Amino acid sequence: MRYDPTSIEAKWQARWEDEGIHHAPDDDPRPKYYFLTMYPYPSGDYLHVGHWYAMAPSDAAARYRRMRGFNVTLPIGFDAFGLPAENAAIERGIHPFNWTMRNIEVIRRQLRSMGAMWDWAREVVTCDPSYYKWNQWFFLKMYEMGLAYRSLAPVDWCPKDNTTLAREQVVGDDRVCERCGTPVVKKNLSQWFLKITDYAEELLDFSKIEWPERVCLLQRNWIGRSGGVEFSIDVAGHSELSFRVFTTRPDTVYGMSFCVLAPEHPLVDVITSSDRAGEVESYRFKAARESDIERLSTERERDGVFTGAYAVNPMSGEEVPIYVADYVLLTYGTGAIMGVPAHDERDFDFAVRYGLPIPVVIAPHGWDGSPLDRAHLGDGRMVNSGQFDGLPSDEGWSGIADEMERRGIGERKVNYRLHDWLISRQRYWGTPIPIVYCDRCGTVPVPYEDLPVRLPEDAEFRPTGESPLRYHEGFLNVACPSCGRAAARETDTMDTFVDSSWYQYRYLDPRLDGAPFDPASAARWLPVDQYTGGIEHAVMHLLYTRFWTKAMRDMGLIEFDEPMLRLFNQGVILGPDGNRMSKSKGNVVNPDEFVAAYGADVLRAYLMFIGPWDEGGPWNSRGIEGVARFLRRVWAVVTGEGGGEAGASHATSERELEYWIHRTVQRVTEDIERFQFNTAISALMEFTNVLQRTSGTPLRRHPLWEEAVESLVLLLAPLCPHIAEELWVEHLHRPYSVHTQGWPAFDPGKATAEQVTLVLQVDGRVRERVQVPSGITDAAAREIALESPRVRQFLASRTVVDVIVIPGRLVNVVTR
RNA sequence: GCGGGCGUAGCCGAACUGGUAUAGGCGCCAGACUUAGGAUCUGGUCGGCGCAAGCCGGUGGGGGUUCGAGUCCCUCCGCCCGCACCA
Repeated sequence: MRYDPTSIEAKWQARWEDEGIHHAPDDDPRPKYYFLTMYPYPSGDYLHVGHWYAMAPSDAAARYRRMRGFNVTLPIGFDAFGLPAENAAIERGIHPFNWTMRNIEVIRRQLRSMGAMWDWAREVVTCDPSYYKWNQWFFLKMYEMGLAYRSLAPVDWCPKDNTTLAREQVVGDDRVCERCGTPVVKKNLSQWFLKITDYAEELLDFSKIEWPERVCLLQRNWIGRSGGVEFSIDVAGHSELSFRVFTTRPDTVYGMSFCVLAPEHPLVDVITSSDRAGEVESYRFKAARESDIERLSTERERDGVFTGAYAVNPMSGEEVPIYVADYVLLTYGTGAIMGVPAHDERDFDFAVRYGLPIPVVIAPHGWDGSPLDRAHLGDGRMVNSGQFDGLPSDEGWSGIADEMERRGIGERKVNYRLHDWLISRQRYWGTPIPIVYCDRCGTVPVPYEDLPVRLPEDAEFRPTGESPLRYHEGFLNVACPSCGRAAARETDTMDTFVDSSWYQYRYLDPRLDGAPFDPASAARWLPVDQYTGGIEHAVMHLLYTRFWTKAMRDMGLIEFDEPMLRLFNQGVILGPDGNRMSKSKGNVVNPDEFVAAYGADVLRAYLMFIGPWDEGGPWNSRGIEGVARFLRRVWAVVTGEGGGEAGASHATSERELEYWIHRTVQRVTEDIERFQFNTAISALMEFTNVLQRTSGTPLRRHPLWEEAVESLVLLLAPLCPHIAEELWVEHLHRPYSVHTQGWPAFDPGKATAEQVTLVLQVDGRVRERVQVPSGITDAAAREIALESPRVRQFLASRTVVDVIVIPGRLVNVVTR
């Protein structure tokens, strides 16, 4: 009987599902293991091989854990809200719910065809009211805690479609609307924010999680902590006017030769002198437009305009001009800076351009007092700094900070690049924000008992892309929960990253009605032991879910601080042309055709075999044939059909067969532990080749042979679950199921070959290789080397000065 | 510009802490078997010289440390990915 993947895969998938062997019960006595892989976003109507590339090895790792004796859950669900569904509705007149559920149906079938151990009982679909109700619940909790607030903020706005755009709807380097190609502008709107900045400091602490250093670094940079001093600067001639600046270099304050306000800074209107008003106004207009067109060039000239006003240096009393320039951002620090050209490159360029003085206050090492030709960022001693002269700059730093604090003009402060999380989307297909606006009571949260605030089903999708919620009378008009009078609902919905911030909690019991999750089962299952997914989520999703967990902890719902203990980022599978797969490029590879041609096991193994999991690479369908051959060979070896000829690499003794068994168990175990599936499969290929070549020898009838094929099937089980089950049950006649068996153990002693190759070198060059017993002593190895005729030949007229012995591997005889 | 990663055969890749470079697979070449096969099996496959044993060279280029470097250090080249005026 030949290996026929199609029939055996369907058969076992049906049986596994009937018997529910992939559901991990809460009350199982084994230690728990929560394996989470990022849930798919059904933005298209099927999964491509890139999804399989992420999921199949995750499944293999989860199955391996289960064979190691853990009660493993591998849940799955759908990140079902988001723009593509809404666009489909606008373009094709299909309701987003129907469009999404239709895609999910197709994807569910694909996920089943993978033969993964999905714990379907835990499935979550985020666009279901039973899910998004809890987004609203969390929002209200955060509102009560002061973590959710409303504020005026600029959003991207398409002037042609007359609507706001989400970040992902703004495309291209020139920032145009993805629908109509019109350049996007900023517009100020009242928006809801979550106060992630409250957790900025804690989010910088990665000590409780084992995440890739790269991800931690990305998050660290994204949070962008910088410590400095914020202080007040008075406007000369206006005793009542002052502004605040932030600096990380208070030690350079005596070197200030100008100040800069951001173009949007509110003080600009107040201080600009009448003769400068025209120029300042046109600069601000230009800046407003330019800041919205992405600033492409790094070589961009740093320009600005003088306001006509002067600032007083609080330390030296000196008066310096105040400029407006767009290299200062309103959104960072205080929106105003002190300009210290001698010690800041940007300020240096600006000063050179406008002929401003460049006073040196930190003397570079070996400085001769002449003007600097570029900003000096070093740590010399302070000069021209009044009482601080002569101090090393780090002492000057704290000295000046102390002095400012003592005089009450400034204080030490930490700034973050991280902004609060803007969750408002002017969209239909998302979670409605549970807020009501009442003329009399103001902003009123929807009472918990009225949740969920449901999306109306009879929404009318306009070709302009405006949210149907804004025009839906039935949704919009509501009685104020507080006073009962006519009031209006918030029509914004939540960012879909809200959904994915806590989905791993909802997986515990997606049907639970009274709470987002049961604290007892959370205590049992969480945090997630292993998370897998793409690096593209390093600073959005992975930061938000950490924030959410910390907020939940502060709500008293859980007692841990981090959502996922370990993280692995797999690489990206590109199209055959080397580009990212996309429908518009026509390079999307559908796994279904390969499942039909070769079976899921072959596709799974091939995806794991092509290279290191974290590297990805272009899809290439040529090599899949080799993996198909491998599984056919496994089939032949285990079923006893088609024995090979005795060749060069076959086990010739019991001891050798035993060695191959233990060595392979060791290699596969260690490789799967490290997610090195490609080498695990290589090891299984080698083992299979050895067994095939041994099958024509008398060892075929030795009891060890049974152990060998049994080990092969067990080691293969996590990677290729169907063929392993078929061989285990139908050909080895072992009890169902191979997937509930224990993982084979190896004996390190037996995993060592009886004979090893000892390399003999003279002066680092290989001269001879000899077979020696593996436990050979260093003294014996040394003796073998020195007595080897080949070695002696090369030692002829030389003096041996040293002999280096690497136990059981190498002897290097050093001469000269 | 700053930060991070990578560069090994015709191709994908292996080589844990410096110790046989190129395992495994694809492709290619030769052979066996076969009525046929989406086949299967065996052998070969880094380059140069040599009938051969073997010698020499070789992990993007150059230099260094070391008995010994794909691996460590310096430098240059090339590719990829983040951040991009964050005061």
